[in-house]
Amino acid sequence: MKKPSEAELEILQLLWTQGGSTVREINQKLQSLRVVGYTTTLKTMQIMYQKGLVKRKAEGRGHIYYAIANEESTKKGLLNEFIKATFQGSTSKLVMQALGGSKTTKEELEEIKKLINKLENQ
Amino acid sequence: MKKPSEAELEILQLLWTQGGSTVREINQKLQSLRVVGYTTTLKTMQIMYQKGLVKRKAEGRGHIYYAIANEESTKKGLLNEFIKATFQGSTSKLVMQALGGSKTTKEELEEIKKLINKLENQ
DNA sequence: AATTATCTACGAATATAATCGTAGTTCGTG
DNA sequence: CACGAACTACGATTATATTCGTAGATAATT
Repeated sequence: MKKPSEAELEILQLLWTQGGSTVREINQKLQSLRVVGYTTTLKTMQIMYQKGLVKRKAEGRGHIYYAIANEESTKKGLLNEFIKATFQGSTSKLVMQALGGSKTTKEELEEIKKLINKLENQ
Repeated sequence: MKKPSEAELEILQLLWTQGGSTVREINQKLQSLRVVGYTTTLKTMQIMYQKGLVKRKAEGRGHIYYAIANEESTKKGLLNEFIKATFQGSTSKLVMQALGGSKTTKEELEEIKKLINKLENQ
């Protein structure tokens, strides 16, 4: 599975949370964040179709698009690449950097600690 | 400060750990990982110079190059961008994903837990 | 002094991403 | 049926990244 570009990832995020969507629906969601033409979004989604990042189903005049890869495995892949390129492959370096100097809430920290305890008792 | 590309980041990592280096030294380190021509490395470092990512000092025939931005702040910037694009800005989502399904050692987990405790008692 | 090695500078080629205009098709409405 | 709206397909443009060849200058070697 090919790695999505930034614009493609943005669209994938919408498809993951919204489910199957038309180009118009995706374009409207993007429009609420920034200026982007309809044909730009269309073209990007067509390229994603070529790459095998999305599938689509004919529906009336147009198509409904669906993400193919699931959210978790895609993000895991992106994260691993990022860790390799930026933190020499060290997950703990990444985590230390992410937690230090960030505005993580107490609740989130608790949740992470729970996860660590679970991992340690395995 | 402009964001470094992947190839540029690879060179920055070498400059951070090795300190001031010539193009030839950097190219040799890169050569040990993959095939890359001398002029490719030179051109990349010249572009980094134009972008203000590195400074250089004339030395004999050539130059010695130095990273300008420090390692921590550069990585912090890259990490924040990544979290924004991939985890909707949620640091804890990133950390949960990084820790779950990774081969982090017990020692690393302990270290992270210590950091969390420190953050919570602030 | 001539040759070889080591640098820099410059430009060109290639690839990928991102953006959008135009043309053509299909469908619903007056 | 004719018109306009909503789609798709296609191609062009622009920007950035990556790679490397060539030319020219300078230093070291024979």
